[in-house]
Amino acid sequence: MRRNPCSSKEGFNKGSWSATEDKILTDYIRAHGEGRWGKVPKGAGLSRCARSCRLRWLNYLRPDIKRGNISHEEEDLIIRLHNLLGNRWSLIAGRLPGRTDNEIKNYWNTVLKKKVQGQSVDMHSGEDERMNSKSQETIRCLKFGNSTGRNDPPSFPQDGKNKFGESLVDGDFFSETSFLAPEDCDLFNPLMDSNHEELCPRHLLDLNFFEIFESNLPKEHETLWWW
DNA sequence: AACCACCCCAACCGCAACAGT
DNA sequence: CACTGTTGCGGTTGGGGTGGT
Repeated sequence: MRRNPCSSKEGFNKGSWSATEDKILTDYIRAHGEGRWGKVPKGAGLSRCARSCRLRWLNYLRPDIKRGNISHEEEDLIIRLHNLLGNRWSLIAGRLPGRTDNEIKNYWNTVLKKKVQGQSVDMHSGEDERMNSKSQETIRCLKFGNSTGRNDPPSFPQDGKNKFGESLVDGDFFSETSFLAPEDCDLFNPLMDSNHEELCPRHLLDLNFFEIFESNLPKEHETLWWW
């Protein structure tokens, strides 16, 4: 069914938000709370559609938004989570407090994708002398399996497909070439002993994957997984 | 200084799932 | 159950900034 996109509605402003609009929206949400976006434009007196208001709040005005450059630790986590989850930006953002899915998506598309592609070229040409950071190790693992010497590292498909768009069925869950950084491969070992029923891709793609994952983490790995 | 090409990122769009009636 | 409205997500776009010539 067709929705009502902002573009089809007459009388709504489009484009960049002014400082005045920001203040109106911020004041309204502080007074009334988040949610019920459909009532926000009228309630706040904004000539913006509900979705535009929601997006502006979530991606820019929210008080817990973290400003400034993405740190090396965050970048590394993004790469590793992307290897695990694919383009599930909201899930990735959920593991990076203060960062939005839009911000991470932009960062990936403008910075990290090039890095990953660049590393891929390096590896195929045999020039991997620069492969010494954790992120670079992630890529090595992504392309060629883990570097820890184990033969059958666990792997985690995204949307039923692996990194290269190949479909996976549940039964192939642990047989695919690893997407994981070497340290991630180690981290996921506890899951190999978990109830397999809990680890089907459908569940992994839900947030409770992380609950399962974290609950199986050895203590010494907790700080590694977090930042 | 003027022009151009490129890059970044805020915002928009289409789609699907969910909720309410 | 069908229909309609709402919300959330991921892909894409385009305006503004920046660097190079």
